[in-house]
Amino acid sequence: MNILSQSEAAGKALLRPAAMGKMRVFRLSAKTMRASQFHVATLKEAPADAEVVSHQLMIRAGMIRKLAGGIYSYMPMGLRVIRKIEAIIREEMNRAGAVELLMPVVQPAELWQETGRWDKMGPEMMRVKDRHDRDFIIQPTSEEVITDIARNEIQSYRQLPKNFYHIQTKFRDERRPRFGVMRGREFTMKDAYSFDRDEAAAERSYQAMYQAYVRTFERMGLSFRAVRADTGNIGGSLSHEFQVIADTGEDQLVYCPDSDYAANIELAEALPLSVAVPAPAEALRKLPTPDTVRCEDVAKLLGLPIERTVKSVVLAVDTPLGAEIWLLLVRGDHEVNEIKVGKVPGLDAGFRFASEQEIVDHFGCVPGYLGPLNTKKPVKVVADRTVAHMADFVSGANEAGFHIAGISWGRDLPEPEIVADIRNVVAGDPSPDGKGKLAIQRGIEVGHVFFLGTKYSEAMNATYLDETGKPKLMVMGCYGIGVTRLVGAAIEQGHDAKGIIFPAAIAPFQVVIVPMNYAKSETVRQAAGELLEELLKVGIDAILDDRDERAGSMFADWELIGVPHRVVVGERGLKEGKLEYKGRADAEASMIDIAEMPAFLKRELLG
RNA sequence: CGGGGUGUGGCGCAGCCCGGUAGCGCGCUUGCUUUGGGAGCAAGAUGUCGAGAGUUCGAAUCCCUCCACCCCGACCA
Repeated sequence: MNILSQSEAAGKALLRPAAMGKMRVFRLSAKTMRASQFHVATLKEAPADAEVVSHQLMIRAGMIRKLAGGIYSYMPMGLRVIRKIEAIIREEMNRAGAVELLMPVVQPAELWQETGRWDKMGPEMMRVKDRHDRDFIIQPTSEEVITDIARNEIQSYRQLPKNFYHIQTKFRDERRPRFGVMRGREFTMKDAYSFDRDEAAAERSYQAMYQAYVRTFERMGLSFRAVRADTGNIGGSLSHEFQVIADTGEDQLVYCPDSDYAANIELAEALPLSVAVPAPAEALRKLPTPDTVRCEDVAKLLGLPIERTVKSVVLAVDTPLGAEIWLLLVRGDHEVNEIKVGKVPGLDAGFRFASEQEIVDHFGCVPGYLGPLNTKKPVKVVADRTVAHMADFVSGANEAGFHIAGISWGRDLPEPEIVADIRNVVAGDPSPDGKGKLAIQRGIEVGHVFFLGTKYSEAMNATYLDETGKPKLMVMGCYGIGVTRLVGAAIEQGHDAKGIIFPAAIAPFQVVIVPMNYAKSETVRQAAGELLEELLKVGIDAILDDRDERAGSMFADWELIGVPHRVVVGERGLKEGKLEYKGRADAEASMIDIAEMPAFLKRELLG
């Protein structure tokens, strides 16, 4: 038998049962909607290496199992959540006019060499060789491949705009994978890429994706915020992150309660806190501050507010002529923002923290007592805007165990060469749009939209012919959603002492039927079975717990898993024609007529 | 990549300092009882003690090398 006829025969065999009618298919699926057939694998204790709640709960609920650092198997319970998230994303992407395709996980090095990212990407990008010793990568993202597709497929302006997306496995060899699914090495991402004839059209594509993301996350029942973001390595000019609000988030979101300003702290501009520089009022004086290194402690020791101190951070820029040393000055209670520092002219080509040796060479003093006054060798000084507007401030004396107070610009040292915004904003700072004060909350980045421009189309010569027959570069955008990270984010946002509280839209099951005395009571068994069929029939995603476990352990399992609606079938209630209903977040259960239950649940799921 | 820590049954841990042939809880199996909030009793099964090399009559325990994992160190969906 040749291969063709073999697969033909197999195809027929597979087709036949389905062709026999819907009942068979229906029963088959109803069967897996029973807990004894499905895989319920809860754990009382979480593995010791699970740090954050979402990680602990996902493992305890049997949704993921670790295979290696940052690499997880998605177990049946977890996969259902992922599939539901993917379904919502697909619907909203399609609605927004994007077209799904699927690009390979393994990609040839040549494409990445074409854009220069083969060299630019660090060890985070996984590189592999095939048997012919040719270089490949495991995709961390797909700009190169999609641009290659676009330049081959799109010749005319008539084919634009176009937006391709796929939902695919990504691999990033994170320096430090952690938090389970929130920062894994292997993960699933939806990435979309738009191609337009010019900037104006590309901006419309960007807006369409932005709106699609808003709809997507709203449908998932998440509380989130879209914030302006830094464009980072991917490049481009316009960018927003979609952040799920959670105290455990890694990102800090800056927003203005009185306006619609919102930005990642990496980007949020810190306005000068005062316009005028106060006149010097104090005399310069050197004060002993033994073993007092942190600004907070110096202020306390000297009996001054911390706002009068200035913190020194020393950077080095490697040049062909050797390392150039820079001194950054921020107010004692402020933090240096490295993204902003990286935009300062002279530091924008890359910088690092200076070594202790370099510091001693230039300041004649060990870190802890550094300052702009009396440096051993000249250094380039960058003052934060706030610092530039200070007078009578305190900084290190460049002598171990001493600080200098009463320093004022112009009088004691020259005005700083460079004044720039190099600090993180803090709550209470004025909003950059002038409409109030800033507030800060934490978030988990689950989506990111970028306006790319022609960065990739230029590098890879992706052009189309316009109406006049002239070749023009396609203008691109790219748009990502972290599918697997969304599961973690949803759990960080929705959980209590008992376990996960999933929004119904992405819960592994919408309703769980928990029968009492399943094995012994024929009436319960029948009522529970009928209810399951009823619910499945009206399109409710329900599961029947037919494991005949003790009530307490079934309740505990489903509360841990986070199924939003629970129906208890017991002889007591059945005698009165009623079933017990309880929402996952409800304090009390209520009794509902049996006949009413499907309609009742439908309403609950819609509401 | 640097600093710190941990590897003992499916999960959580004790034992290691002071070498003497592996133990507890959960889970699992069987039986009886129990049955609306993670049951009780009884009987069981499950370990290359992360890997390799060494010291020793004898190594989970001491020495060396390696590996994996976790935490802390701000290039990301």
